[in-house]
Amino acid sequence: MRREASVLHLDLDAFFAAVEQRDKPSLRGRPVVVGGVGGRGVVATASYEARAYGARSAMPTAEARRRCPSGTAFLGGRFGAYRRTSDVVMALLRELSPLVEPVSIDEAYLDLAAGAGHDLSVDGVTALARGLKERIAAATGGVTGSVGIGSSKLMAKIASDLDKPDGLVVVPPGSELDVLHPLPVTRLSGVGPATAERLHQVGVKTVADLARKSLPDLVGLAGRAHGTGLYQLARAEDDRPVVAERGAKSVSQEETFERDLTDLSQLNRLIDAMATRVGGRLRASALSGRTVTLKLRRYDFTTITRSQTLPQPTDDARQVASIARRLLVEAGTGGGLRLLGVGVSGLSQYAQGDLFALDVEDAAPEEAAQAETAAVAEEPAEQLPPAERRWWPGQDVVHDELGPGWVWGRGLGRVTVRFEGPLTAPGPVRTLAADDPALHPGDPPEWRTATMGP
DNA sequence: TCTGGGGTCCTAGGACCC
DNA sequence: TCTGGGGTCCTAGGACCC
Repeated sequence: MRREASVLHLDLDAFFAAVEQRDKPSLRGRPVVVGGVGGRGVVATASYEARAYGARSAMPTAEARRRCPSGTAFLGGRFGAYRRTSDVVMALLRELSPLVEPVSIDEAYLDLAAGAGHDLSVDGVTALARGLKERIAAATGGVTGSVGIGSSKLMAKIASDLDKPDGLVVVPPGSELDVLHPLPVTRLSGVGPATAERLHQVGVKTVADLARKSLPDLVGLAGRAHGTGLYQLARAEDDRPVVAERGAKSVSQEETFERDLTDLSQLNRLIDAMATRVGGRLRASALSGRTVTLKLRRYDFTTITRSQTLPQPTDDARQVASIARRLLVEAGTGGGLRLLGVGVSGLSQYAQGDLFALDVEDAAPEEAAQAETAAVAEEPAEQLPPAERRWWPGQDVVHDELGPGWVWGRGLGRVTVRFEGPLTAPGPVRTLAADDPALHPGDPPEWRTATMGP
């Protein structure tokens, strides 16, 4: 814990949904749910309008469909668009301090003490945060963020959560416990359902309750590391530094199928496709790893992993695939698999001799891999003819005559497209043949106006 | 039409080594 | 001729986060 409130936490509000509403004017002010749109999908982000109906992150999309009114937009994610917007925000943070720790695509810590010449008084950081929020909204086309500032990561994160959306909370140094103790323990990062249940069993509901527990009690309850962490957090003791670069520890790819799979040859092809993508990502980051892990989730949702560690690190898709295939045979497919995953961990910088292999073998297999996994993951063919499979809700498209737009829905051999963009008024809807040769997948639209410069 | 995908960290037991 | 004891690596699983 520092003497000044110099740790800032930024959390972009309902980020995926906010980007969708920016790029799709007809969705502004309306409920939007982004996530898996298939039968086994879950919600990644619900807009605040959708939350009013009870849609929540991690909820099965089917449940969100039951809760939300017709007219709610259910969209698959456009991660390229989110990444571009996130990059703009992270760049704004780096203007304030070189010490920026991205936690995820929509969240970051910032160490203001590492920046040049900031006034770290409460008034000073409040003004700084106001300016930051304005610049974020302007640069992203209206995406808002909630900012918390405090004397530690713990307090900054707690603070950003106190006034969402579009909030700004500074916890003055010295008042940490006043803020922390009344909160439910579940607000502490690291207290999930299992820990919360165990804490409730011993009468701990608030952080103040937690602070009354002894260290041995908490270690007995939550294990050595976690128990010690809880003991300290309850006292606002937190010296975790803001760390700019954290190297990846593992690279993995997994997929839940629309229907459980049992066919070994089909599963082997999926393993090959996933290994190709994992290998490609390793090589793109100049990484290789020694441990290959196969992950399975069975029809009854039981999840197991099987792994093997090699004497030398690898980034070779064929080697990863052959190990994963063998692990699959050993584990068995009994009863059917709903998920398969392939991962590589134990990473080290620098792969052996692959700079040459990269160009020659990669581009094509990567696309083949995507096509392979997509085809299997899709809805049953009888529900979705091949021409419709090209399109998914939310997708950016462009029509030779009608211009850019996005996919609202598909079915019965047709695709419904709304022709609008971030800088237009809400646009018209057209229903087209799913195999219309004038309709093509498009790029994420540009939200910045030309006058704003590069 | 129950339960995504990409990660991180921790624990615990057995093998192995000195 | 029941008994060491750390330390490290590997494997598997679980909790948690966004």
